[in-house]
Amino acid sequence: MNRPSGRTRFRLDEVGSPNALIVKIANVAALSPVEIDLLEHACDHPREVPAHQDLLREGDETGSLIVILRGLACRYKMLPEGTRQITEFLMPGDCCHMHIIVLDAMDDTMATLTPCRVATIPRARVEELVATRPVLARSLSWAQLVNQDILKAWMVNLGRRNSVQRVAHLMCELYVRGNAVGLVADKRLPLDVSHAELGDALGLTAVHVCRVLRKLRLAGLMQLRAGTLTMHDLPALADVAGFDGSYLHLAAATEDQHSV
Amino acid sequence: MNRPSGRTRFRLDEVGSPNALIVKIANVAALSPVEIDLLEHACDHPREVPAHQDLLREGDETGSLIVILRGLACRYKMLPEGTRQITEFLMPGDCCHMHIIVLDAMDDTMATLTPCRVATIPRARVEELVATRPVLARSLSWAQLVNQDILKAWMVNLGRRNSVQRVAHLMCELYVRGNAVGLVADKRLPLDVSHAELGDALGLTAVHVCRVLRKLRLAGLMQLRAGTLTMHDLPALADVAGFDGSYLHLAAATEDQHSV
DNA sequence: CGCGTTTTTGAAGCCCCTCAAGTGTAGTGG
DNA sequence: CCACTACACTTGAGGGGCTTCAAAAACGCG
Repeated sequence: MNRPSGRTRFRLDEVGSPNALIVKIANVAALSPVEIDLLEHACDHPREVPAHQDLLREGDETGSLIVILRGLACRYKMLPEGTRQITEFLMPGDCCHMHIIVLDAMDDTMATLTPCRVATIPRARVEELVATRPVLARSLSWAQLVNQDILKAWMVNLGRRNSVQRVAHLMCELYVRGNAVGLVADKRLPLDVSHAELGDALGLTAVHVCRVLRKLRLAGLMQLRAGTLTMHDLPALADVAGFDGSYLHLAAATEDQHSV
Repeated sequence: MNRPSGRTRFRLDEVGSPNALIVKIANVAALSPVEIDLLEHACDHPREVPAHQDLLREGDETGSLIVILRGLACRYKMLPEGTRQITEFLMPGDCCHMHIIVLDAMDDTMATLTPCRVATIPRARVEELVATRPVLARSLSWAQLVNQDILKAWMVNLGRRNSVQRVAHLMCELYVRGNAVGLVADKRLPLDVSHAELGDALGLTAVHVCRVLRKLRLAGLMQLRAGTLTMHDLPALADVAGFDGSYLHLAAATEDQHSV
């Protein structure tokens, strides 16, 4: 009811320039050609970043807005004991939130997991866009709140589900999110993430993640191998996980794409 | 560096009308008398709500902004199995976030834990305030992002800390937050919350929470009894928990108050 | 005082962790 | 092309932390 309406439903492969940020925003808001152009140019001069590289460190003074255009990134916090907790996975179109604009210091670290194409939008430019383009301001705010709902879903996962449900839930989420930005083809999602990284996101050890993945594989629900997630039976997996994707606030239109 | 500067540092008992929302915002932004007056009147006609009552349910269409003026509230999500996860504790001055304005449906349920005084600000009024008063817009945005950092701290708690550290960390957080809104006196914070509720927040059972609390009590660090938390040794407890309160983004000024 | 709820304590069990060794698999240099 | 290395994945055995089940004690409230 409240979502900026009149979505254009771009796909990554349908837009002239495949800018994931535009795809994501266009899926929920009606962007004018002018606004698309503005975003396009704001993401000019992207850079390629190798895997496992910090993009923004905890405690850094906040500055520009960082957008993932290709690849997989994350946010994490380290503990004194040396363990870490991944708090967020970032896919193409996702960006570090508006901490950048409002708060004075980063609370966690942002890093690549795979090689990434990354755009940096200077703070002044973001503030200008937000001030002059209400649709963009609202869209960024929207993205921010969706993110918050994802955090809460992860909390439920960590606090109240066992290991099998946890892994299943995360796989469902990543698959649906990937699908929404056009990354899924033939029930396969590129997902080059190690067991240790999954463990750090799920509050489990790499060893146990491995055992759980085997269980899910043997059950014929899904398979994670060689950097790709193959989703054999999404409904069944969602059932195992207790997954209800409404917290992702995706247009319904994006959900029926997964049927090949 | 980025925080709206020139804070006035109100305390609950120093302001003519003890409005926790104003206290909280005034601690981080320079409010003009006009803006204080606007907030004051926006919170007109608060209502008293009994304990354990839902204020806003998951799936509800979003509407007005709800502010806690007195008492303790929370947000939680239920799972199909009947278990629940508390994702947030709300103290005086805290409010349900801007979901209200931007998203179309609530993602979780907001409920009282103790009897509360609650103000409701109509959506139109919030939008008006945000549009005409940049300081207020920025302050709400700020509150929102601080909230997000708290969520992440909880995720770390759930994912990577054992039961003792978890309980200790939550107690540290609540104590420091309570102190920041002037709820702490003589090292004591009113905290009328059951073991079951703590368990639902920490991903533990009530039984185990009880055991952990005993440990912390016998260690002489803190005591939770009869609805009040007595903090005997905050530095030691913070050390046990690995607690670093910077994620709360409180003015440093609020932190030295606890040394009564 | 009596009742319902919460807290407390005990005993047994399971889930996930830890430690450890073995098996790929990709990249490097001979 | 094949060692060699580094790293991630896999599988097994044993242990510990938290849960579950159960019942008694304490508390709060009419």
